[in-house]
Amino acid sequence: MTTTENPVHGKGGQHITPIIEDYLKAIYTLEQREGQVRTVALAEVLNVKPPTVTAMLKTLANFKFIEYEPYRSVELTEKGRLVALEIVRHHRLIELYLVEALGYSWDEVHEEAEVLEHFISEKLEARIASYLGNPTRDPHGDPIPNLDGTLPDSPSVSLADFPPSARVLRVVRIRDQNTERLRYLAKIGLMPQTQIKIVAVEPFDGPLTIQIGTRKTPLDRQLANLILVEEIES
Amino acid sequence: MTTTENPVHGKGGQHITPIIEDYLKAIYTLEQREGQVRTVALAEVLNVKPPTVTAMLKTLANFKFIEYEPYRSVELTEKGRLVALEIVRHHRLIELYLVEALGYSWDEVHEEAEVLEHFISEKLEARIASYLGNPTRDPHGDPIPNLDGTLPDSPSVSLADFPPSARVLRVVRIRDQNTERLRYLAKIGLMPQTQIKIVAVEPFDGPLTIQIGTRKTPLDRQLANLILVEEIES
DNA sequence: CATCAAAGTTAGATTAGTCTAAATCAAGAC
DNA sequence: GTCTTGATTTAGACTAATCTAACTTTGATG
Repeated sequence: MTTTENPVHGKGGQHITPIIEDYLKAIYTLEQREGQVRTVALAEVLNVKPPTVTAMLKTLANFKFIEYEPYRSVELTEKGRLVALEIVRHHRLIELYLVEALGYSWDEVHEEAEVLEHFISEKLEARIASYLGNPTRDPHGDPIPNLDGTLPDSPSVSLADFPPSARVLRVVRIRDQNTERLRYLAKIGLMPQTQIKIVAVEPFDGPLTIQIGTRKTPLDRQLANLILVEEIES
Repeated sequence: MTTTENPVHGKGGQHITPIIEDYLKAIYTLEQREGQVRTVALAEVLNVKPPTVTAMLKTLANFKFIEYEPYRSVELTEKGRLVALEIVRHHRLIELYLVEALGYSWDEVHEEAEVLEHFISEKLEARIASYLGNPTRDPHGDPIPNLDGTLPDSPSVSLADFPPSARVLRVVRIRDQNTERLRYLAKIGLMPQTQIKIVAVEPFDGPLTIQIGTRKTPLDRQLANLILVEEIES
């Protein structure tokens, strides 16, 4: 065996595993949510210990999926971002498909998609997207990345940031994957596309009161933060 | 670290991996097809070297999935058979689902199912089965194992074993996963449920001539061997 | 600007699954 | 009955992903 490097893959990385995909997705998500990617944060998200993350960061850097300066920073390269977005696309397409074609409720889809996202072929991805009419949103209102790695634009004003007014708001997205909370929201009728009004806002970051249809409901401020809305054009 | 064994899993086996599932499925298939399971045969089917098989056989024996006598024999236990059949069930349900719900053709489904069979949840399996009306056959006519590990009965007379006669035969199953040959069979219109007659049989294991609808086609004897038929009751 | 706690990395070990090379066994041929 | 050949197993090494324990770096605090 000579020491000649494989010209295609370069040293280190042989092929992309589901675990590598998980790391890239987690890095992508943290970049979006926190603006930075820290080792402990990654370790928590991925349910591993920090040294495991460090080891994998080196692998990812060898693949040229990230730029990595030890003790300093982690940043996805274009190449890494594309892989992450492909997995996110799979995830969200699968979630929507399970709801539309197989009668899943929106609180059931996350776990299933979390696994299958790594294993559907390009062909199955295409058939699912086509069956769904090339959608841009999953059941939680999360944008589905396009094939080329671009994202459909996505309003991002939190319900918690609106002052009460007579204006009607449309729920566009719910940034939560927790089964219990999603079930609760479905029960009170608060889902993407639902139209609501803000009736009152308690001071000192207290709960909101919102109106869904004709019914008024109090809504925890933390939860309101995860609900993205837009004003309805008239 | 004490040497106390885990009372649940026993020594050796921690949890069932997709690779373990592949070995069990391969052992099951060889038991059916050849009556015995040989190390080299397993190695060929699974695309690994014989020593790798030997190593895994020990693991499977620790799990109590097989009875294993070195140099002698390999046999699935009831426990191992149930796991194998569950994976076969997944495989065949997925194949049928891809055809029925997503417009796959029967020569495209095998590869996709080969991967996904390891990753669908019980819930998804149930939804798919229910969507399909709890079917007993996949697109190739292969029987879909029941949840309890029993198999729907399945006629097993090969087309090659019938003498020519005026009798009408129904194709029930095609024991082949090869894309090219399946495409060919679909092109000449020979699929499960197709009704045919045997017009002639060349001697010395020569080709058959069969009639599909009004058209007569020659059919290679090897291929005829893989096609299972039953006589139509009148 | 020296200190120190938290964050991050290094070192070294473990497990699952794989390999090659070498040894051993089984079963038919003589 | 012995031999030989092909099948099988053993021995030992490798890779990916993980861990714990120990060390290093960073950056905020006084």
